[in-house]
Amino acid sequence: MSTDATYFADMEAKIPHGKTRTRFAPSPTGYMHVGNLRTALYTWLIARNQKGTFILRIEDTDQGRLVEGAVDVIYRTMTECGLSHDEGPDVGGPVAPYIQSERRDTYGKYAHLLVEKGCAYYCFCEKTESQEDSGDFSRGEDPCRSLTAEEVQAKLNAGLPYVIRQKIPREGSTTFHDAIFGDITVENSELEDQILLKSDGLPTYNFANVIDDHLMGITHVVRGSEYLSSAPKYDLLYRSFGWEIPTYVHCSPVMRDQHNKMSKRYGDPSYEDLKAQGFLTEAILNYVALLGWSPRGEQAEQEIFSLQELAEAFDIGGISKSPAIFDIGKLTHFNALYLRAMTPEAFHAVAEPYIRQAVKNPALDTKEIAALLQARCERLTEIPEKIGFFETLPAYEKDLFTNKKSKTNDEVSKAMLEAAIPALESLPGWTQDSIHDCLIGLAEKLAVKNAALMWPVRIAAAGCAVTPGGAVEICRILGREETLRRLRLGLEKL
RNA sequence: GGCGCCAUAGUCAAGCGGUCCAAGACAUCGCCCUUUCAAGGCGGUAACCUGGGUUCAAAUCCCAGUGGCGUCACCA
Repeated sequence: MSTDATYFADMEAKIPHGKTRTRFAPSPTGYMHVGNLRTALYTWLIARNQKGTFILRIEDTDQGRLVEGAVDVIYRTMTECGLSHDEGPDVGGPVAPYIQSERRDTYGKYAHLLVEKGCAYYCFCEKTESQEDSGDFSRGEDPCRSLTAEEVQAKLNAGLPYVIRQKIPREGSTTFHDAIFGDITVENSELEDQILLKSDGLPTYNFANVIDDHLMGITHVVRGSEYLSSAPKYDLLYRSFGWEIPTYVHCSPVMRDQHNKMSKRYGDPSYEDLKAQGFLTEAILNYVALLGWSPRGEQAEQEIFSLQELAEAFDIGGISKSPAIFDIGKLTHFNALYLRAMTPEAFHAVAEPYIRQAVKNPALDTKEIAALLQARCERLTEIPEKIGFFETLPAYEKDLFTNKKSKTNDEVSKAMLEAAIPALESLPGWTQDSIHDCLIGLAEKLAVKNAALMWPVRIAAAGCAVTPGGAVEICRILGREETLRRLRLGLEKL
């Protein structure tokens, strides 16, 4: 026992004190869903806001659920999002290791310490169905709860498998405090003697979390509200050890609709899915931050926040209690805003691969196409379909030439194209201004509205009703030769 | 079902007893501008779950009902 006493003393001695310390503690199941991302973000934000330390811890105590490569997904997502951690499996730190499967001995020692303190007990029962159904089994009715030390020793000597259960007081109630929900009181009789150490010697999440959060000096425990009903048991555990209780921050879930949480099962997008759908990381983070949190005071109206601005503005008091439904439409709007706010160079850089998906002809300048796209694109993935016409003229019906607002029909369009073709043929230069002046001048000469001329030209040049940019831009980018070829083809239809 | 939590427009939400016949944003609808669609500008429709209290005064506090969510694993 004396060696254990020094062990515990050593562990306690390592715990950093004073600064805010938060941790994101995912289990490696291979999927960073939006709710997870938001929890990670809020956790990071609390640490950064208070100039504290952000820790990444991997919770892999369930041997059956490990997913190959899942940890990499977590690292990659965190890095891409700029949610840098100060301590973690890959960077180490004063309270290493940061992977729970590597801390196995620690949990065992603390579980046995709790047994010594009389706050936990060995349980040799094999759960039967009737016991499960009765519900009494683990609520103070477990026969193993009252085994004598001798009986326990005998069973241990016999090599019987066991778990260690928390011994919940039978009487009274437990009140814990949550930063979002306030004080919550639960009757102890409602709490079960939960398993702390499984028969494989590994801790349950509920136990490992408390041990690690304490040993790592975590000041703010941020997690999903599904843990709210377990929180009183955590409090009891902290008290049994005589440890200081951290600030709980239980966040309500991100929902796919009124009834269901976002989940992989229903095909709801993960962070990586959203990226693949053409959303920018910054827009995703900004939107997700506001899904369940809103700024206070003079920033109450602000919606666009950089990660840095979020870190400065974030406060726990602004986190909302009720679940929030994920609205891809609003995310799309945020994405459009971010896309437009980029410099033309930056936009071109992200858009180019999408442009090249549809436009392979090297004569077509991706910079010019990107410039047209920037103000009329909400998601990068919609780019190819918007600009396919630059590469090949789509097959189109001649009724596209009819537009009531522009006052065009077949006859008018025919006349317009007949006039435009020679004018463009003889145009000295081929620039935005020269084409513009040429066509506007022509409309004036023909005494028609600009639209009456522009509409047929654009339709013939693009072959589709909706285009990024107007007739002039399209002609310019296509080049004179291709433009004229297309206008003649259009004329043939009429 | 027990226990716990939550409840402002279709959605995200401000509101912490009077300044609320309730802000802002997305979506939606209409108008303007325009070389089409879009973008941009302007404007409209749309909410305090219900019922009781407390109070001079309630979206805001209390209680009940209803609804929703969570939880009741050797999963996290």
